[in-house]
Amino acid sequence: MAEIDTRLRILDAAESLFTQYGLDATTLRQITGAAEVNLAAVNYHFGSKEELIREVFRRRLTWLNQQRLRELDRLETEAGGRPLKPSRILEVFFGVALKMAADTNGGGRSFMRLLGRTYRQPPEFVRSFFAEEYTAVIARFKAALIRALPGVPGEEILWRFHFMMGAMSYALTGTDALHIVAEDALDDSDSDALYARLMSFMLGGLRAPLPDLSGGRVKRPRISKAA
Amino acid sequence: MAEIDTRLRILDAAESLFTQYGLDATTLRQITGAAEVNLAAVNYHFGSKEELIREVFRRRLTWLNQQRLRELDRLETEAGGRPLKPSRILEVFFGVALKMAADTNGGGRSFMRLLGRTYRQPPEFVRSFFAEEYTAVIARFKAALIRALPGVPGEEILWRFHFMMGAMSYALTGTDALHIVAEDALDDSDSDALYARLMSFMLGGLRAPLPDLSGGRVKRPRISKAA
DNA sequence: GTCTATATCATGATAGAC
DNA sequence: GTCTATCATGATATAGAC
Repeated sequence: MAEIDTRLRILDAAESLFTQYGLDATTLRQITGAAEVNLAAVNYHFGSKEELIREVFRRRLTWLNQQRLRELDRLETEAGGRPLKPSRILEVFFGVALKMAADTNGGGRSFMRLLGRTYRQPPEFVRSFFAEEYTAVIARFKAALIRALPGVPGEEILWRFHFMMGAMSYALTGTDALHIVAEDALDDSDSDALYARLMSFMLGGLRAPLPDLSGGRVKRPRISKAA
Repeated sequence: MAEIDTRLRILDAAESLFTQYGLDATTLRQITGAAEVNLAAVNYHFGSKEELIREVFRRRLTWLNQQRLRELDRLETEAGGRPLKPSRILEVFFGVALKMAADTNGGGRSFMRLLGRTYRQPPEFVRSFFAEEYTAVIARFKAALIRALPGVPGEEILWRFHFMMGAMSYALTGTDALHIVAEDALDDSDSDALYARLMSFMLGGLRAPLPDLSGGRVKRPRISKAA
């Protein structure tokens, strides 16, 4: 039954199970069981569970971020030296992710759920790996946004980028949270509509008036002390 | 050493450890060790680890949502029958959370981190409990927002609420993700500034032009097939 | 490369003395 | 209510035959 694609079978099964049950809760027995592969094969091919996990992320994340850079390159080349529109920049960064998430067959949807879940709180042994994968990309998109929005300080752009990541994360992979908010009132299966909704929300946030950061009193609701 | 506050010591230690290591990864031995309490005390006072977890959430979450409803009641009473401003509504819902998150001493900060982390993907045995805690609150705030934004359909409001939860989640408890985006360029310790930034971003998103959901082609980047 | 069998360890839970 | 001691379970990892 097993050939050299054992390695691939393990990666696919692991990706799917990690998405369903989480990194910790998924056992090597589950993985090898689903992959119809022997338990010992994981340690033979990957050395350890941790290295398997890193490899699950590596094979897709590297590709994802390469696409982002490639698309941004193309846009900037087309534009000559002129700044891009903010909407185009967001469309590249988040559109690539949404597109992967819309791929129900190839496992892209599953992977994006896993990524969204892990990106936020990577276990120690993936954190540095994530940082390597992302820093170049973030830097490029930050620079493009700064040029696109001359009125907005770089610091503010990074914050808004962070908030947008949160919004995207909930949009793409927050199905459980969505059901708490919306019971069954919302349908997250139409990825085109979701993309449109998310884009207009993000653009609105990205171009919002700058916050008043004057040291003075910030408007906040007064909360009574009652227990 | 031990009295009847054993129960409290366990809850506090559990909250803190769950925040640091996650629900699964935290063991009862860690908890009872930190609480300086006997291992068997957890099962005596709570019956099981799962029940302990629910209790950790219950004691703070109930209070949090009660505050939200109370503040909203107050605003609506003050306004007579007139619709509230969207900004005031957001200030209540998110302001209460931010305020709790800013409480470094009483453990509020730790709890909000835990909540943000768990809300998104609750284990089965907390999901229904979360739903109970949230449905009434969401319904009230949704209604208020619908009245405040007559041009925006209820469905769109729920989506934007969902996106806002994502943004807040990253703002309040996404420190790890923030460092991936920003290396060390951003400081998330100034909670007043963070609140102001988050509010203007959210308001911009909430009031953004409605997305074009016409069945036609939605603008999306073309991704090349290259592997 | 693949398999069986097993070593080693840590977990949640509990029985029963105090 | 609190403690010690222990059980049953399931985990990762690996040794060694094929």
